[in-house]
Amino acid sequence: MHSQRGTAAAIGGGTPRTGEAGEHSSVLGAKVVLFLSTFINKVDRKGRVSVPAPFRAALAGQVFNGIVAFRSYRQAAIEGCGIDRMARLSDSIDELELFSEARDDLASTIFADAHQLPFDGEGRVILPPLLAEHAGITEMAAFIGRGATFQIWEPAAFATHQDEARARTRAHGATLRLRRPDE
Amino acid sequence: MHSQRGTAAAIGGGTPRTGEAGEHSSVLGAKVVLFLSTFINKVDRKGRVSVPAPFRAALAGQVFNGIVAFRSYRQAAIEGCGIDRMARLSDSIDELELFSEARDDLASTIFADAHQLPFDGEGRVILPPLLAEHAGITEMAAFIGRGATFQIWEPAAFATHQDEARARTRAHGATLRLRRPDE
DNA sequence: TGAATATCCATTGACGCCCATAAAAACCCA
DNA sequence: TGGGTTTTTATGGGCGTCAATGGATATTCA
Repeated sequence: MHSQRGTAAAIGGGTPRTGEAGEHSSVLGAKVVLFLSTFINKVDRKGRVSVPAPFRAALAGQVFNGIVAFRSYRQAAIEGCGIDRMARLSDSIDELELFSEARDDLASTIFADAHQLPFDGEGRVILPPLLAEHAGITEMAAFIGRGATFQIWEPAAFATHQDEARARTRAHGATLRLRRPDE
Repeated sequence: MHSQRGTAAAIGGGTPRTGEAGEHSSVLGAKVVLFLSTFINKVDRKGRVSVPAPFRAALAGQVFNGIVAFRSYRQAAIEGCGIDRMARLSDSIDELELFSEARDDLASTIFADAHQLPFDGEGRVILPPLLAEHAGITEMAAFIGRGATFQIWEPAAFATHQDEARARTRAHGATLRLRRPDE
């Protein structure tokens, strides 16, 4: 059984139609990557999981054909993104004070722990045991869109987390100033 | 039976007639999207609903040909908008402290729950069961224009809600300062 | 040579795409 | 201005395609 299909599509995927309207490109020419929605897929006995097609589409065209995954240090979840974002992260960390403790910690927490998981012919990846265990994933994996990145959770665990997050957000009223388009 | 037609038109739709009055465009060339009026359409047995033509027109030209929908936090309704708005949201959230709790909550509340619903050839979308249930939608769906966004309600539920909202507004007279065009 | 990894093939059900219809709105022309 | 014509929209339904999944086979490395 499939979770859902085509329910969501990601921006920037598909054929590289350069110059087309909407392909906001940064100075670096990076496409806008948007991970949305939740997809629950099965983990087979070999440890393989299908990455949702829309997510794959969002990642299409990046130098590395696959995803980058590392343990979330705040939650029982796996952080996921494309290789391009890792490059940006690297730049951001580069701006921290050289040899500072924070920089050091971030570097070892994120980069040392990051796994490059290549797609197989069907768009699946193999979840490294270390990551799967950290997230408590055994049977099913929930891919959670988070805008520029995504997470992978054990479905039930995420449901709980989402409820709590919803409650918190509603409580202290989501304060987020929406950026003006041209700003 | 059709609800109404052409009762309201949305700005920014149709052919890209650049420079025309009303199409305030930002630096990035984003068109102003305006959803107006109310349309009640039928949900067929496949779960498909026609998105009102004026709404489709307002969304024309965005990177993703369809709508983005997620559960409203406060009401038994579905929030809807175009993908461009979500991209802006993503940018806004990206500006929050990486790995902060607030950022985290927003991401799991908004993006995880957002569904990208692509138009079929006739301008219909499939309402995911989760969303339809949240709004109590079965037979009919009411599309409610809210300016930059729109909502989808179960028609009867919306009628009730609208009455209450009107009453509240009349009670403590809503005040709103109009933004200057150039501000 | 054995085990782990990667490539390939098969299945199935959901979803995207296509065509058909009716009615309403927009359009046109006398 | 009024009636007839064209266009658009909402809605139904059928069918082909692709994504998710399972398993078999080839390949690589220790």
